[in-house]
Amino acid sequence: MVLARVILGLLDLSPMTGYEVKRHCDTTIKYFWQADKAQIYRTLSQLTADGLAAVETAPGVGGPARQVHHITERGREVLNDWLTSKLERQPERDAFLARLFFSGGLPESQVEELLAARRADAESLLAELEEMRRSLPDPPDRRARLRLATLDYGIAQVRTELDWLADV
Amino acid sequence: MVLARVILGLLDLSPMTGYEVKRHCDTTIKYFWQADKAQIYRTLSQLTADGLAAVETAPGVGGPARQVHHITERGREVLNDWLTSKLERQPERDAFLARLFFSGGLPESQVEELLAARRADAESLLAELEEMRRSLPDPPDRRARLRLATLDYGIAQVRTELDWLADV
DNA sequence: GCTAACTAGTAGACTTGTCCACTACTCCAG
DNA sequence: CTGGAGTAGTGGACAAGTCTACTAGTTAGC
Repeated sequence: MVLARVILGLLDLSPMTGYEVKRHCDTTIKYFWQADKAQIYRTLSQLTADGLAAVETAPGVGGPARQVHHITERGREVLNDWLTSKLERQPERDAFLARLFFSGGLPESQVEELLAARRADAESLLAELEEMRRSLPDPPDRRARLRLATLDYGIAQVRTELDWLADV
Repeated sequence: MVLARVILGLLDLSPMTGYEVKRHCDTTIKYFWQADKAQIYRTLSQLTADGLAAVETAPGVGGPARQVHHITERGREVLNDWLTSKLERQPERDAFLARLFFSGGLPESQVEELLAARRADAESLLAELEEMRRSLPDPPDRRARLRLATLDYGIAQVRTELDWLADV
């Protein structure tokens, strides 16, 4: 599954605990990958069992002991395989579009409410993404450039959404 | 879950069999909702068990008997509740962005391959959506207008993606 | 001294979705 | 007259993800 690869990707950037993986899913990579805590820990032990990651228990600094996960050589191979393998578009699933599509029976005002709510959402998301963008280092290295690019993708999509909302 | 509402939405447009629901998921609503056949049939019987849909067995015209599902009054209520309830953005999960994000260790050429593959994908998707758009009735009624709008959303997003790809 | 917040991780039930194989009927082409 | 494509539906195993609740340590505020 993809979550396993995403976690490998994170571990490749730097060794970390499940807790830190979760934090990344809630912050840095939130705009393209979110995951449940329980699922993260389970995937992490799966990776360890498969020899793609290795654990080391470190004493906690101001807190409980930490199980730091490192990526292994095998893990790096698997990650690379994934990154270079053929990618097919995943099945689209957009609950907002679904609602809009089926809103034909609703009074005009309620459709507008739906759109207004979506606009508010999109605006706050845009603000968040732009804030994130500002916080990125200015003379970007290779990795940061890719990170910037994915972020720009998100920003562009939300902007398009706002334009579209204005049109409808 | 959302699939149940989507199916209710389809049944609200016209009564249909599980097979036809599946066909919609593969054609008309494919660009915002895809679903597995087995899941559709299971959801359909769940809807029936909950009294949101009712089944009527009709003789098959050139084929096996058809179990036509209708939406019930209760079903219509539930659908309306869903359409007007507060909507929160669902967790984003984009495997392509994930790959790109973690491609920092790859040689330049492979990143470009990834982008090229994505471009090809986006182009064929755009062609498909535009084809779909052309096939829509020209003097649109209310429902068709909404359908057009959701489709335009998809088209706009893919166009943005292509622009972004050209930029990167 | 108590409590809340943050860090760190575990356990189990449950839901949703996917995959695969199967039955069964009709029509059409070769 | 046989096989494939399209229609219509079922069953079971399994994978992936969610939700809730729990333990346990540290730090900081009241």
